[in-house]
Amino acid sequence: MGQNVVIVEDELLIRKQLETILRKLGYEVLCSFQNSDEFLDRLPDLKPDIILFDINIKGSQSGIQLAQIVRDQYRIPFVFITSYTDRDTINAAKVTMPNGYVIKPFDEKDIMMIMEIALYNAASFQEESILNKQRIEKKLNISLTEREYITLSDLSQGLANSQIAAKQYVSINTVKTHLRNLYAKVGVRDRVNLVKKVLQ
Amino acid sequence: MGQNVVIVEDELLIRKQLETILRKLGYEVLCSFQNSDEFLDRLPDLKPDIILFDINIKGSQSGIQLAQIVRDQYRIPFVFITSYTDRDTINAAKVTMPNGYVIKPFDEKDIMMIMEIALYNAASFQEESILNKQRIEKKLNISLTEREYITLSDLSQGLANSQIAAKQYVSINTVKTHLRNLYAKVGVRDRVNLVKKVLQ
DNA sequence: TTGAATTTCATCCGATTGGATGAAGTATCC
DNA sequence: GGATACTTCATCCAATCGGATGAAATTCAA
Repeated sequence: MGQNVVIVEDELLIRKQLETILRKLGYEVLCSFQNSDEFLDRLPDLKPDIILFDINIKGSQSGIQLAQIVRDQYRIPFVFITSYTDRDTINAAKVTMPNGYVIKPFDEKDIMMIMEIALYNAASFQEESILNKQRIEKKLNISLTEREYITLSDLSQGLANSQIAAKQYVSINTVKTHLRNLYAKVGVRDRVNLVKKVLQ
Repeated sequence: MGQNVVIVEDELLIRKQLETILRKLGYEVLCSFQNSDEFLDRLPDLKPDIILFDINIKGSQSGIQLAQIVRDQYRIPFVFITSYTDRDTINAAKVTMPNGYVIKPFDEKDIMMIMEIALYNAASFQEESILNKQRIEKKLNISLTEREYITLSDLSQGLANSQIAAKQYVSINTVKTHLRNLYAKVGVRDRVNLVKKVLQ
């Protein structure tokens, strides 16, 4: 039942402090990283339930950029680490990241509560808008390819074809093909009826 | 700057305790209710920034139902109040309510943090509350009409003209006119540059 | 290595988009 | 009453959208 955690934080002292607290709270710290590039390399292998990372992390990506990658490509909930006094950064994080949370000074109870909330949110978020592949396949009695599933997920979030294409780094034509195949598999004529069927 | 709060809690002792803590934290407690019906009657008049309510509130609606009404019809962020030991209720709340949070035993710091998080979330969900009319007028050194402000708010949430029109119950032409006037006032050519200027 | 499944992209077309222009109806204040 | 600002709507147009069709490139199991 212990959740797997990954930490991205360049200050050694804080990193060690976090590890200690998290282990004490029953979380399993899979790995700690000192910069964003290393983290992005290893992330596909590690499959953390939640990520804590410094919003001012060093590396080729800013903390916000990193958060967007984690959110959009990996869909792993995360928590920002930042100092209490760093109000500008906190505000930037708030605006940019609806699902990221800010930890203030380290207190076991705070950390646990914030992480619980992040995990709650992620769970209910996935419940609502991130579709479960197996469940859909079973419900509609079809089999989805990986790309079709992702395209369907993006579509059911209300994204336009061009937005889906940008998000997946493919051309708009590719998206249209996946949609066409989805229409055929599900037996609908257009995107609206597809989403209707998927969402019951 | 103090946020307006409404409390729905049937136990007098807890209610008073909450009021004291919240006032101490700088929140303004607009009103306290003992049951859900009374609360629903008065809610349209009061315009709280956030609502705290007991998940086991008495009345014709259950706490979860009440939360759904608050979320879907009034779009006001809220926080659940429940006892630490009430694990089943907490779990039910988690599943049902993506934006509701659970307060355990009362500790000033906990309450403040949870409420801040709830408000953050609400803010990033309903970006309207982030887009403050006066602030924009001052920043861009222009004066906005009511309709222009609402249109700008909707636009900055990424809505299409047709969606804005549907939301405001006007024709798409009306929306276009407001946008045209906004472009002229702000001195931009199109919607993208408008939003860029507004969001810095 | 052959073949099927998957992923990718181009082209065509009717419908819709955002934006430009013009203008009518409605308040509101001198 | 008239001037002013605000809100509403219609029409035109180039650009883009979603969808239909066809077809390469890639992956992968038989």
